[in-house]
Amino acid sequence: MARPKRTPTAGSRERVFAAAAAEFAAKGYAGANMDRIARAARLNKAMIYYHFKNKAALYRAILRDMFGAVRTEVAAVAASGLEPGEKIRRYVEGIARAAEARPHFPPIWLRELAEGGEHVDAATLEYVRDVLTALGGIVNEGRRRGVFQPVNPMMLQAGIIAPLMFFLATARLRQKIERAGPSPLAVSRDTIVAHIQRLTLAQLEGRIS
Amino acid sequence: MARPKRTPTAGSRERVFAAAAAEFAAKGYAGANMDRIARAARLNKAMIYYHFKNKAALYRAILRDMFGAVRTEVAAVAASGLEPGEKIRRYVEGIARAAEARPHFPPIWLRELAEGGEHVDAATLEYVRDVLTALGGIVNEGRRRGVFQPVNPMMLQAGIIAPLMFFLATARLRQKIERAGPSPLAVSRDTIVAHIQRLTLAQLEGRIS
DNA sequence: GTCTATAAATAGATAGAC
DNA sequence: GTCTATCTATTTATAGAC
Repeated sequence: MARPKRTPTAGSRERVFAAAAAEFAAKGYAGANMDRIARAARLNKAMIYYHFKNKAALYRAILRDMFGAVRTEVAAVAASGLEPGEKIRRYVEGIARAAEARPHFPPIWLRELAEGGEHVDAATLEYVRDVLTALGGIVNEGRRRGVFQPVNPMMLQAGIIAPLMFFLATARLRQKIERAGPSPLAVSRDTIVAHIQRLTLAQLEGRIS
Repeated sequence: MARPKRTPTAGSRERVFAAAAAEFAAKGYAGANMDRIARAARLNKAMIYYHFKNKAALYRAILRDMFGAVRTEVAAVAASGLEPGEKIRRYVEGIARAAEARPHFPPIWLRELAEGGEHVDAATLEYVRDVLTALGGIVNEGRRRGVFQPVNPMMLQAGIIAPLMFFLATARLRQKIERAGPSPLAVSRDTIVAHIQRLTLAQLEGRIS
């Protein structure tokens, strides 16, 4: 990430990055194989180590790109002059957009949750906290204006990203379940985002308990 | 997992099972190491292969135990004579209980979601479908009685397990984030379960959109 | 049932030519 | 920048003794 495109390099760094993201998403950190990454990038292992110090550094670069993108989306929403309810809607939409621009995003995030952020370095952790802080700011703004109830930002965030990652990551699995027997459960991307937006606002507007 | 306890075996199979569950939870399928599993079980690798055909079979046994437990909990709820709203509450509670009885459950489930059920065999898939079918049955019962709105069971299920696994799996990570800076976000187990119960019922009772 | 020893394959990482 | 060749460590799995 961040570097002039197609100069002498002919984009080999970008190819490594993309191939690695797909590999880490499919196999997890420990299960990812440097040789497979090289082949998928139409290069060889040595080229990976030319661009990245080692496996861990390569993975960290991918994590940083993911959470950096989320932070960027969210920061734009927080800085906008929109009313709090609309900010919440765009907050959800922004996370969905950052995730959809990166097919590896939902699987990697789910795996990272599973291992308690094992590979999350300080810089990435900062991004994560910024996102949570921005959400907290929107909630506080809504409270001051009397349109939101007090809600724990962590609960809210869990209610947003958990179902979102679930849906985006399981498109394939859901098809597998459907094929195995009768359970018509296809749900479109827009339906999901709209649903999560409504669910989040219902909490903030005190329509839940 | 099904088998007479402490006969000649002195529970070595159970020790392998437990150690493997912890290892798969921490490292994922590909990252799990048979030698580490053996050491954690205070045995050697050969004993793993005495009890289980290979790594894949060992993992499958753990998956089956997990989803079998969920199915058992859920089936009891569905068969009870309780009113639909209470069934939904106990459905959520039952899944939480099955997960809490197995510390490896949330991480493994999240990872399995991440890779689209790569290691889910036909028998386990059957359990998963049974759980979803049971939920659909409760929803239909509520609709017939006029207390529930029509809701896609997959959406409902996602809204339950995704946040639940998120919270149960990230207790450690959330602490890490808190330590790194100010964001008071500790949430208790009961708060989470109650929250998810209310959220689910709010959807079914049409209080969302 | 439980162990040691080891086969056979695969992994991450680097040296050095071009 | 890109490659081949290779070192070294690790890993799944099995053979065979007790």
